[in-house]
Amino acid sequence: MRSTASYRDIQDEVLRRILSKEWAPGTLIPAETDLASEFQCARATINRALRELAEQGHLDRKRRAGTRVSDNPVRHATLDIPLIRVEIERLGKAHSHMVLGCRLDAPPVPLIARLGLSAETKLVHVETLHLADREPFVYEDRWINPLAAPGAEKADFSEISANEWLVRNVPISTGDIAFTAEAATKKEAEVFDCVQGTALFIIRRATFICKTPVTDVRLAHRPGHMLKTSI
Amino acid sequence: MRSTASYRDIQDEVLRRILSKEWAPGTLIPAETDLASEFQCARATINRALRELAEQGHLDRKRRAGTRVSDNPVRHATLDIPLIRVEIERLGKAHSHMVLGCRLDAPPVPLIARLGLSAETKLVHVETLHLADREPFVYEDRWINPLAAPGAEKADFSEISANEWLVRNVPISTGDIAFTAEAATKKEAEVFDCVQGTALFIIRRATFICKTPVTDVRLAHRPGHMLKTSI
DNA sequence: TTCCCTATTATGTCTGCACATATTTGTCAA
DNA sequence: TTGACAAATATGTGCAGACATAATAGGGAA
Repeated sequence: MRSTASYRDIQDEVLRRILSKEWAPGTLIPAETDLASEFQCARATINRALRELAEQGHLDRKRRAGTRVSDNPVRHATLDIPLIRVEIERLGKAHSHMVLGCRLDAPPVPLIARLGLSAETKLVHVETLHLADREPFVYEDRWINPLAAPGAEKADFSEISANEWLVRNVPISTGDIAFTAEAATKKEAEVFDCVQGTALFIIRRATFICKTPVTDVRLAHRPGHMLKTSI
Repeated sequence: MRSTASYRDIQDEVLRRILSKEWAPGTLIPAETDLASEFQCARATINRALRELAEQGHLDRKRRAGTRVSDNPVRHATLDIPLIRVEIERLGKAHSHMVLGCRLDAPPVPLIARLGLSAETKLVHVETLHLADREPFVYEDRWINPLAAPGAEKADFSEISANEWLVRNVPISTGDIAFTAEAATKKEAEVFDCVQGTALFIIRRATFICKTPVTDVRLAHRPGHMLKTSI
């Protein structure tokens, strides 16, 4: 039995007041010291509770100006971006993969622009099909910069997929991710055994070490695939 | 000039050791008390640094067992889910919307199942087209449970969009989000002035208060739309 | 050997205090 | 009226110490 409130209790109570509009959007809420005396706890406890609620987007905090209830409660969804192998295994299926192509090549112009490469740089172009229980799951079209990922030219991506090789061998600092829908190309239609033009869920990711481009990948998922999360 | 290290400095240094493989994946790292004496700071400071790195997925922490470097560095991407109006305004465009349909109706069977409704419950069915600078942007197909969102039957969604009305009037506790690609239906093809079957980026969201379903929405984005974030 | 209990230990949380820092607000001078 | 400067103030961060809690490791009993 606790006599004092924990930071979680305080979060719950503050959230209740926000949701019940007792503290309306835009309202200035009491200062940490006041809440500390209300809840009979240390200011540090209040601070942790409010700090986390601010990270979650429920509150806006500014020094000296105080803490306000968010006007536009921006919802944050956090997505796990696991290895493709792990993603498939989580579905309870067996993962395998096959390399459909792997060679050093000049990247297409849009990619040069997106990664900020010089025109002559050649990249390793790997195309991999990931299978879940022998069914095509994701078609991975990847370009790797051998200058940022030494060993990529000689790596055997049929043993370990390019996806996994990179995670294990290259520390990644930043990256951009984009989600979209695109029509299946001729190649993708063959791979997934669907008609050309079928709507496919696409994830495109570019990753960098500092500002040096490491890899750019386009993941075309099998028709009907859904990426799920909860808030 | 600081004589002692701040929790951010410690995070940077720990992250450096992880990325440089000085502390390899799976390795047990020194205990908080040891790190505190190494960095000449209080244990609370180390605790905060490591706790946040664990939240970001770089470390796995367990009481008594200690702190390990994550084996599978699961990347977490956080997506902002703003109001559609705010999303459009962020693009520097003017938002407007038009209600294409709004009436009390029996939901389709898959929806009944997904929300866990009884068979007779009728929901408010609102279809809204959101425009960015007068161009169709998102087609919103929404079902609202009037029992959980009182006032939804009488609300005028042409003044304030259903999306915004719900955020302002109903506190939401939990929800599921799914991203996928689907072929444009006949109606969507008309709205977006594209051929039927065009690949559209779809967001589907179901939200609940405790376990009571509040609303289910399907957002069909204009052809070519990308949802972007960074890690 | 196997099972159960207990001691140990690393992390989790809280307290009370102190000082740092960003902003606002008020005051005074030009 | 306007601008610059100083005081006030709410949050941000840090410290040392304490107790709570979960999980492991070790030892003893069946």
